[in-house]
Amino acid sequence: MQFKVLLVDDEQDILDLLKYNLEKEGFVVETASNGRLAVQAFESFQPQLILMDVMMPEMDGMEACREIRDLPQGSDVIIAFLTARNEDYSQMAGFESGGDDYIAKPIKPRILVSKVKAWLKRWEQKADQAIAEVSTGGLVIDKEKYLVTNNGEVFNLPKKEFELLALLVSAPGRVFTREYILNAVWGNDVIVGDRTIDVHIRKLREKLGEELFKTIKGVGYKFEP
Amino acid sequence: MQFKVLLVDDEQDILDLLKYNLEKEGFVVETASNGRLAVQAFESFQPQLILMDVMMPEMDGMEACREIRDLPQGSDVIIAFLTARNEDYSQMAGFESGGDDYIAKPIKPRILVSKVKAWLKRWEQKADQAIAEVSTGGLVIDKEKYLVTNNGEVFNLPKKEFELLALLVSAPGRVFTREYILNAVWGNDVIVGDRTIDVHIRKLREKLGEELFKTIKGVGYKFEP
DNA sequence: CAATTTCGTTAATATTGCCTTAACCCTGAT
DNA sequence: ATCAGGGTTAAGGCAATATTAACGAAATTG
Repeated sequence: MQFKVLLVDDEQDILDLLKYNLEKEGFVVETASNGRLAVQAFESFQPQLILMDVMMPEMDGMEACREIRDLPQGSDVIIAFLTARNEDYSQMAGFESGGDDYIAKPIKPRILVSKVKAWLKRWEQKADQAIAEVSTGGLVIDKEKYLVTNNGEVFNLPKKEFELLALLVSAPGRVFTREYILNAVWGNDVIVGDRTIDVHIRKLREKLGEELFKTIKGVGYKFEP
Repeated sequence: MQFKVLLVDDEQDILDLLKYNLEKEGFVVETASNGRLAVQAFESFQPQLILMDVMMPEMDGMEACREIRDLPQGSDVIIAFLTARNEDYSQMAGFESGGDDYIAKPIKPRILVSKVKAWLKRWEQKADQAIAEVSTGGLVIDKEKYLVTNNGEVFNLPKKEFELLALLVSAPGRVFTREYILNAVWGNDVIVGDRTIDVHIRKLREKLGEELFKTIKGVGYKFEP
């Protein structure tokens, strides 16, 4: 798969530098010099990742981010901001405008490349990340806040329990095999016994309700509201 | 939220043109034809943004700007001037009278709309910051003076502690991973050990209260009032 | 510009609490 | 009844985090 990166900055030097380094790594790169052009370029180029300066003439990065997010295809792309270090966080950490991450200037090519790779890896696993909040029948899972709310009651689940829950809830009614769960939550290289899953299921049932998690003997588990 | 824009110009054609374009974008628009009327309209209409010609009969833009700024509700509104291009900026740049920005004539609708959006975004941020001080339950962060007030007690936090605090508080309840915190506060090229974050968290907890900063083992930290 | 204080980081050690497992129990199917 | 698959419990290991102290660097002071 070829990954497409859109660079947006008003300084041609920076565009050249970043483009050179990313193309050397095999990425497909296009550039834009302001927010308005970025929105246009996004529509035609359809990149997986946008790397954008915050401060630009014509239309700044945050505004461009918002506009792109409003487009029908704009919810999947990863948008990262270039920022001067130590900038005002409440302003720059533009979560509100839909930014995913940022990278601090001055940018070192090596670090840039490794970050871009990380971002694109994340894009590949979008299924997990895309939905920050899932809610099914009184149960709300907020991946950002790491909180689970069940009929108003708030739970602070440990990591593995949380991930297991998130997996099961991601497709209510669907049965997940033990093997699948191990791959998804623990990873294919970690070896743990079968009882481990049981124990985690037990804790979820204890905290959120016995009836929510059904066992399909010989197959696996499923979540049902 | 509905944004209100007050247009002030002595030419009816221009008012009509701008009004049409802004209303098309969903803004609520009122108009005034001179500075005196503008001040009156401001008091009753309470817009977030005033777009005003500098040269007008009866009372010019700069004078109107000054009067509005002197009103009790006049400090929050954003005031932008319409100016003829090639005008003497040092003279016109009515920043001294409290103007925030300007836009050059002739005005292209597209540019106008994007500028207005940018201004209103800025206004939102101002509002956010004001709310942030209140909503964090007794915790006030003054980014200019690097001061933090917690339930009346004033702290003078060192830079790194302050920045870490500002980051966490920028999104109460949100979990920030260690990696993210390092990027945001230290920059991606600085290499510091993980324990460094712990130590800073500890100092914040010591000074502001143990319970405000929650640890999510294996994930990161979050601030919760 | 030395003296002094404050800051940022690390090293070393302690502590926490999550994860896993082992051992044993339960249930239904053959 | 036996067995297979799953359930339950508690305890220990261990990785992640907390804590403290100490040191060099930076800022502040006289």
